[in-house]
Amino acid sequence: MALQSERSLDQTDWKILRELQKDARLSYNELGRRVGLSAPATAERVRKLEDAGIITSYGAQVEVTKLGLPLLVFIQLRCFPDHCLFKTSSAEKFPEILEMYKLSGNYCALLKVALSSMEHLEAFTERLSFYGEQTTNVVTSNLFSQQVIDWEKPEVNLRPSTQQGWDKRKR
Amino acid sequence: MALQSERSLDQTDWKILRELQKDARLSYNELGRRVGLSAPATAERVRKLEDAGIITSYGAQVEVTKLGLPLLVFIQLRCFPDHCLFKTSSAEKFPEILEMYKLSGNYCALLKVALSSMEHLEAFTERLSFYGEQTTNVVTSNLFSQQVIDWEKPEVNLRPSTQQGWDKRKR
DNA sequence: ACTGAAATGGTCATCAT
DNA sequence: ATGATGACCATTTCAGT
Repeated sequence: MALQSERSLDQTDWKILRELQKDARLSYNELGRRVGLSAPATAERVRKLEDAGIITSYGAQVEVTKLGLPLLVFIQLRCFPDHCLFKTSSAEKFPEILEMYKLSGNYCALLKVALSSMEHLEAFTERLSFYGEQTTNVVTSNLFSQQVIDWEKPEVNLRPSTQQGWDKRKR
Repeated sequence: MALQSERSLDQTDWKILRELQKDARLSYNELGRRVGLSAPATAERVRKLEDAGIITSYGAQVEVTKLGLPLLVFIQLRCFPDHCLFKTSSAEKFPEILEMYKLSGNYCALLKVALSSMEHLEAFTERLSFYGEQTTNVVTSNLFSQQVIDWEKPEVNLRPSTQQGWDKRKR
């Protein structure tokens, strides 16, 4: 029933998305109060957003620094043709890798990696050297992360092909 | 309540962290069932993890592609000394920027940016050119993201030189 | 989408280890 | 210091409107 397939989101949907991105553990009661809906109606909206694949999951954000991983690095990887990290699907063997992207350009992959120490970094890059050439950059400060997606003109953004740019954001 | 319990995380804490990273909306009842604790005890553990700053927030994960932002790019920025993006604190004016890191190496910053179209990318890089020289790479596929922090051998990975216990503070 | 009732979950005081 | 239990209150869910 959520499949009014290409219905675009209304203001209430966007409010729900904003609130749930900021606090996924809100009760439907409180969430409904904030968006101006009753709890059952709110729950139904959220269920539709989940079914539509717009909300994919709810996750606790953890501070890796406090879990003994004070070092965050980005590694650009140019894979060797015969040992590509993707094709061997060995990424699972590296729990240090938080995110992995395939990129256009000179390097075939970008890795975001959390590490416990310089020794750990050394051991990790050594292990990774089997797969390709690396360029490593250490994060010296994290200016911000996981900004909430919350646009002012969703109806524009939902139809990228037919629009002029969109430069404004809510509030 | 213990102010000085400088203890590190036990297996139950790790189970809680794993479950909450996978589903932040679990009830304490269900979470407690999974980790083998009563609901109040589970709630107390979670509260301590929050107070210790280990769990920083709970967020709904949204699929930016379905919100009209099919283009994900990384931009390396070498700021002009006089117009550094950090010092002018103009990053707020760019809702397209999802994450921003200060990096060691040739480039002073790495931006992760979500965009609605090629035209949008063009307009964005044009606006950003005021701040510094850019190198842009488009993400062609996202191999994985936000891997759950859940080490097989926490006793190894959890001991950097400075293990941080929990500092508790009252709510 | 709202209301109201039944089921479930959260919180607190208390007790036990 | 931490966990369990039970009472009480809040929230979720489902019916009917």
